[in-house]
Amino acid sequence: MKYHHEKIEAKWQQYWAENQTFAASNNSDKPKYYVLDMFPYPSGAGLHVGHPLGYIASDIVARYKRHQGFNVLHPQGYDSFGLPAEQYAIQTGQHPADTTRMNIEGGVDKSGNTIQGYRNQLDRIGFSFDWSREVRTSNPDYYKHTQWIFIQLFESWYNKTTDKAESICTLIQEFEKNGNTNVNAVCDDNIAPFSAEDWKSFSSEQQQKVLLQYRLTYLAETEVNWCAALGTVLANDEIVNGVSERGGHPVVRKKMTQWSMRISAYAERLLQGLNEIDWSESIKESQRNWIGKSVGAMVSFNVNNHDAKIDVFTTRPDTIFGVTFMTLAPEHELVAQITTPEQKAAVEAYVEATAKRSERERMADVKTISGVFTGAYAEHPFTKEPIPVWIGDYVLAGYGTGAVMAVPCGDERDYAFANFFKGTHGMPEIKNIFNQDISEAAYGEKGGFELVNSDFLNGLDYKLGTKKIIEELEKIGAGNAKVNYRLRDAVFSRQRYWGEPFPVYYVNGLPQMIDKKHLPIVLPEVEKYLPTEDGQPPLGNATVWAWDSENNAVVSNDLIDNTKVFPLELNTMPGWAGSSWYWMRYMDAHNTEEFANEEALKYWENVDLYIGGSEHATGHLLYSRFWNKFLKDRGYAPTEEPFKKLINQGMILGMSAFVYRLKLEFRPNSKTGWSSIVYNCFISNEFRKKIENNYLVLKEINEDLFNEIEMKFNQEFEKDEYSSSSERRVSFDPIHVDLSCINDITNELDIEKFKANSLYSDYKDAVFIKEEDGKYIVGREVEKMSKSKYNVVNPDDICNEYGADTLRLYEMFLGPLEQAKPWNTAGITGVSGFLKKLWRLYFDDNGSVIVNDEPTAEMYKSLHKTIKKVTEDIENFSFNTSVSQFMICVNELQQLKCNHRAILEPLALLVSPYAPHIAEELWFALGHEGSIATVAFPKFEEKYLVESEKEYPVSFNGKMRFTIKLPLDLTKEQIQEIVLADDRTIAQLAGNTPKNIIIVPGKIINLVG
RNA sequence: GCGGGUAUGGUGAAAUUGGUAGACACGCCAGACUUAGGAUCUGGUGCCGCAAGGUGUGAAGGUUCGAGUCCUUUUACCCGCACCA
Repeated sequence: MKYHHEKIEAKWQQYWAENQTFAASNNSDKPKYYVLDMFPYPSGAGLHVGHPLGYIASDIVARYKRHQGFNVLHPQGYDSFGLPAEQYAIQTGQHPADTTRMNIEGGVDKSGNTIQGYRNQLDRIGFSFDWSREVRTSNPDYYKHTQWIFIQLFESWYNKTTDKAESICTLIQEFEKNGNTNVNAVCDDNIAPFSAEDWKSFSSEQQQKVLLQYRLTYLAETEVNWCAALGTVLANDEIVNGVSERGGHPVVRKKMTQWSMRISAYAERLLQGLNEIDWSESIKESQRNWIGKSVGAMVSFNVNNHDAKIDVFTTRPDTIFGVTFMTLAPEHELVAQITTPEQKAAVEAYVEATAKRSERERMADVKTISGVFTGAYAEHPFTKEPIPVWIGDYVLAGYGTGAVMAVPCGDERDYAFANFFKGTHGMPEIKNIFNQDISEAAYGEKGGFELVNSDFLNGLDYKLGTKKIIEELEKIGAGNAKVNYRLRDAVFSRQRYWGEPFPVYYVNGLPQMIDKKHLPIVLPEVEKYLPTEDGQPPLGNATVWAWDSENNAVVSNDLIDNTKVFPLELNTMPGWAGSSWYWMRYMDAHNTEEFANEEALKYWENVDLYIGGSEHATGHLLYSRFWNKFLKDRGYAPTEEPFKKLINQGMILGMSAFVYRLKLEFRPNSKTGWSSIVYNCFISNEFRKKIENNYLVLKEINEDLFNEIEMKFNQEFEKDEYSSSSERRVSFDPIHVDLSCINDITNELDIEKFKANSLYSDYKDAVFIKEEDGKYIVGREVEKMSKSKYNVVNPDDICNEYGADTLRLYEMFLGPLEQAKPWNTAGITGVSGFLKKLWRLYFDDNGSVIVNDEPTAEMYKSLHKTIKKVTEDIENFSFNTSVSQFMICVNELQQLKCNHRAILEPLALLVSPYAPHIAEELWFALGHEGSIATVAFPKFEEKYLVESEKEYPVSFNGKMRFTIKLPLDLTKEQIQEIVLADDRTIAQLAGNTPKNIIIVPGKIINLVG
């Protein structure tokens, strides 16, 4: 009986679906285990073999845990709001909801292309997902709760005293009692103080404005990253190297009124929480970097002749007597106010020039020092000496207060700035407050010095100096200790269509939340998905997008009267809104009242194992932790951290294939540049390598072509003046070839298929120079797997040809889960052959060959070695070595001609997490009813591995010379006696007596001479 | 610049945590069965060498009876952050 993966896999996939084999129960006596994958964005391109890698790993763990007796929650869903669907909608006019649904469920799109659909592709791989809990973030019954969470954030403030988020009601109570003077909140800067009486005298509108400064999500005019090409603002984590993460479009700073999330309130808890969770050091480090905690002090400097003061944050308050000048960011709000008339022109010119430069330009050129003296002087808080105030673009408006106290003797940048402007108006001599030489460079160390020229700090070091200066600053009211974070509040508005609408309408420009009982506020229909002509977001195109506050319904814009009917918010939420809480929705996915019921949340707690890509290090993973902590504070989330253990699967890279088009390059004399003619001729890879170095080789390979080329060259040279310095060479244009046109294993190009492919219609008449064996061989290179590189391998194709179990095993076999590795279909025959061998242990040509005889000790040993290894491997997420162990075991059992039930039954169970279909079929063939999924995993028993003998390696001076088999119960003395008497030992020693003999029983024997 | 990570055959990679380096595969070589092979099976395969033997885990030192593994220095590549005060 042969192994037919297609029948077996279809059969069991159907069985699992019909029997709801993997549906998790919210009521179970078993311990819970929650394994989660980062849910995918369902793109139209479909899955390639890189996508399922993490899903296979998590599925192995999920299936293993079921065998171990856990109640396993292993859900899957879709992060289905997002930019690509909207861009596609703009291009094709199709509703994003329609294309999104098709990308998930499959079908035929408007242009007649068949879309497989994520769900169909995933189903073929045999995942044990509980699909009954599927979520889609773009479904109103899901985003209803996203809107609800937004409202909760709006109705909360962060109390630093209790160190948690609280209902805004507690803040209002405090205002009513004591005003805001005692309030210790994370809030906007520079809130005007008010008393209880003041508060009560405020109008409702004034009160709302005040509260907005405290809410955890707030509407404020802030500097945002505006991406004109995408027509939207972007969060900091959506910008990479100064351009948009999606599309690489330029981004500029712009002031806009936007919703923001006060994530900065959670900076310290987000940082501390990292110590509690089992994540990779690199991701934790990324988050630590992103949060960017620095400990130091705030210091205030009064500005001479102005009623103004400059607040600076510094990590080195101990160097305060070394302040030589101050620098403000050009955008700093005080710049215009303090600049003297004489300096006005220069300052304005500089500010304007800086504003024109994009973020990217500023980042690209960090070496150029530039700045202007404002003419103003600040006053040193202790010496009262005047300190010149400069502006310079090395100071960033977005960090700290956008101002620095420049201490050139202790800071490289201040040092460079001071030296650059040395001797110019407003730049004094550098003050040195260290007992160190600073003639060549600043002394930036925090140790190894004593403070000098520093009044009461003299003689102190960094630590004592810092402590002392903070005390003194506090005494005179000029500063205090301060912890600063790089983490900024996150912009939460997007000028896009395909996202969650805000449950918000505006009365007199002030935002009002719609009551939760009227949720969801469903995304309105629009004619087109582009911004409106007057620059409003796409929702500005909606005609039915106003809130009737009396009837609590979305109504036509015509009815807006601003007394009962008000305009609704036109922005939508960013992509991370829906993904920042979805793991909790899976716990109770069908709840229509709450995002999840309390009992379900309490039962499942949080995610035990989370697997996904490291690209979400500072986006999704940070926002999710933030929302989780917030929901915990407000009594909704069960735990402080959402994901206990995190594993980042590595990227699977593609093996791009190339054909090489010949290009003739020449220049009549060395003064001109190279000219080239593309030649419609493709050279096979091996010849290409030879020819690239010296094209004369071509003469041996194909003389006709060579002559033709020489003629072409000569023709070209005849056109110009033929000089003695003329040069000629050939090069090659590598052209990506679609993998469907090649044999992935032999790398042979199917020339007919290539010519027939519409992608390559330009090359229909091309000449192909093949290898000596008559084959055209393509070149291969490792690149990121992507549609545009034509190197995508579709898991469906692998499933068709080799089966899902083979695909699963092979993806695991490729290497350690967390490592990036290239996909090479050629290697798959190894695991494919393994499954066939495994099958043949159970069946011969006529059917089952299972016997109930007692297996031999060797068979037991092979099995238990495997039980031990596989159990350890799964616990350590080392799946590649498990597959190797399976191969070793099956090879051994084949040698032993093992067909014993007592071995083969546990073996099927061992394989089951990895290759579930074949395991089910083998289990069935062994005569069992039902699924193997929850049958107890085999237990390792030491007794089967106990050995009586050991093949000892015998080394001389650490070099292994021979092995000797000895009983394990020998004493060191007995071993020494036997080894020294051995002929081979005598030969090695050649008459010498060893100085030392190291014997580690059960391990090694080493003779030292 | 700071931080994290990686480095082992022609290739993907193992190595019980200091104890026989290269398991398991791919590829390659030889053979068997075959009209055929991108099928199946057998044997071989780090490098140099006919062999004995030598040599070998990015490089250089060190600790140790013994180092891929521990320590010091260093190089290359990948990732994150970056005029962060």
